[in-house]
Amino acid sequence: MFPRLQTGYHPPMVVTVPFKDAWSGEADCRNCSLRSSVLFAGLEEKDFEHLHRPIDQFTLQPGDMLYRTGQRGDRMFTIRSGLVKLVQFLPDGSQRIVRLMRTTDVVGLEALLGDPYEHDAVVMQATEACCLPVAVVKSLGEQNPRLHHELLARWQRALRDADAWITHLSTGSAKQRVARLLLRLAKDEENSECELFGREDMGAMLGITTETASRTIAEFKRQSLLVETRPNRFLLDIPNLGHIAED
Amino acid sequence: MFPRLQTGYHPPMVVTVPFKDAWSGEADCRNCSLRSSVLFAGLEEKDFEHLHRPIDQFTLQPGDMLYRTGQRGDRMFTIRSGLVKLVQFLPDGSQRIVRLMRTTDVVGLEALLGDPYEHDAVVMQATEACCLPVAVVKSLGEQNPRLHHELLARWQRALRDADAWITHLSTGSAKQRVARLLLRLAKDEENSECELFGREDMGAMLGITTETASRTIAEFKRQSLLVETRPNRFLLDIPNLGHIAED
DNA sequence: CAGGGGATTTGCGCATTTTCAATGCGCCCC
DNA sequence: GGGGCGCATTGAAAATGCGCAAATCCCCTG
Repeated sequence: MFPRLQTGYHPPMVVTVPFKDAWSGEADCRNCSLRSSVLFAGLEEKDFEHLHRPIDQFTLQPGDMLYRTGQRGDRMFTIRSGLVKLVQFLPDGSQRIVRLMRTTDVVGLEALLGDPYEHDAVVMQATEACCLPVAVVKSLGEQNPRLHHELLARWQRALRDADAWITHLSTGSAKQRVARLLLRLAKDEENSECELFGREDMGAMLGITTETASRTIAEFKRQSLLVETRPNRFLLDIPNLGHIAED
Repeated sequence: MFPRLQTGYHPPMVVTVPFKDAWSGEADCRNCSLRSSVLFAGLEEKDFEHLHRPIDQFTLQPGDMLYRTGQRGDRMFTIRSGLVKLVQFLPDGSQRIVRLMRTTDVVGLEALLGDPYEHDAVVMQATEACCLPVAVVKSLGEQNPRLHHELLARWQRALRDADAWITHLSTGSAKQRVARLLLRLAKDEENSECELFGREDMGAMLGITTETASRTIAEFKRQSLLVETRPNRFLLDIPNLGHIAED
C-alpha cells in the first residue's frame, strides 16, 4: 500500500519494494479520541450521515511514504500519532526537510486544490494516520462552516510552522539551530525529554551536514546539556540549551 | 496612516514618526487591471453589489509598514505593484525576512482567522496596495465559491513560497543562495534584469551576514555574472548563475 | 559468538563565513 | 564646496563548518 523508503536512500530511486499492507481498520470518527483537536472537530451528527464510506486508518512504519513529490493524489492524512517528515529535493539531489508533522496535523492539504503534492511525505517514527479522501473533505467543507474554518486554520498553522522553520531552524550557527530543534521537540512533551532521530535527518532539517549535526550533539552530550536515557532519547537541560539557542 | 520604517532600523523601535497619508483613492474593482489574477478574480456582478463600501487603495513608500507582528488587524492587502517584505525577529533582535510579496499577492491572510499578524510587513520598493477588510472578504467568501477557492489557493501559494524559501534560499553556500535569489528575482521580468536591494536585506533573506552578501555580489560583478545597468539594477548572466545555483 | 552493514563519532586539513574595523562612494543639505 | 550620513566594499584575523576518511559502536543475523 505504502512504499517504504530506507533512511539514507535518496529520491531518484524506484520503489520496486513490497506494498506493505498498512491498513489497520476503519476509524470511528464520532468517538475519535482526538476528536476535539482534529480537522473533523466541528462535525455534527448530520455531517456524519453524509460520510458514506468510513474513514480508513493506517499504521505505518519508518520509511513508509504517504505520497511523493509531483504525484497527484485525492487524499489527505490526519496524523494520529508518530512523526512524518516533509522533504523537498534540490537539483543536485540533496534533500531538505521542510516540516515535521505530528499528532493532529493534516498532511497533503494541497490535494484539496487538485495540486500535485509538494513534498515526499516520509514516516520517521511509527505512525497512525487517517486517510481523508479529498471529495469527502470538500463536500463536508461546503456544508459545515466550522470544518471550513478548521481547514483555513490548518493552512495557517502550516504556514506559521514553515516561517518558524526559516527563522529558528535555518538561521544562526549550527549550535544554535541544534539547540532550537531540541527545545522544539521537547516542547510538546511533559518531562523535558525528547526523541531524536538520525543525524542525517537532523542535518537535512537544519541545513548543516550530517557530521556537523553529529559533532554538535556529541559536544552537547559531553557538556551534559543532553543525557541519553535510551538510544536516541534525550533528557534536556532546557535552561542552558535555551541560552545557547537565543544568543 | 502607515508608519514608516527606515532601512536598517530594528524593531524594538517606537514609531513616533509621521503618519504619512498614503491613501490614493478608491479602487474600481470591476475594472481592475489585475482583475483576472487577483483575489477577487471570481467575483460576479451580484457580488459587487454586496460591496457596499468601495475598496481603498494606497500608495506606499519604502519603509512604510502595512502592519506589525502581534498586532491584531481587520484587514488584508492585495499588492498591485511594488515589493513588500515579511519579517520575523529572533530573540536576540536580529531579523529574518521570510517572504517577499509582489504583484497580485495577498498579505496578511492570518487576519481572516482573527489571528494576530505573524510578521512585520515592510515596503521595500514603492508599492500600490488595495486594502481588503476582513469582514468583506469573509462575507464574499461565503457567498462565492470561486473567491473561496481563490483564498485557499492563496494560502497554498504562500506555503509553497515558504517551502521554496527554505529549500532554495536557506540551503547551500552563500554563493549558491545569492545566485538563486538573483535568478528568482529575474524570473518574473522579461529581460533577465532584476532590481536588487540593500545588502542588509539580502543577508536577512539568505541567512548570511551583510558583508558576505556584499562580497558575493561584488565578486559576481567582477566575474561579469552581473552587470549593473543602474544603481541596484542588474543584468544577469542567467546560464552561469544557474550553474552556480545548482551545483 | 563471529561477521557484516549501517549509523555515529572523531581527526585533520581546507574552504567558507563571520567579525570588526577601515575605507570609499554618492547624495543631500547647509 | 564642504561636511555628514548611509550604505557598499574591502582587509585581515579568527571562528566555524565542510569534506573525506578512519575508527567505533550497535544491532541484526547466521
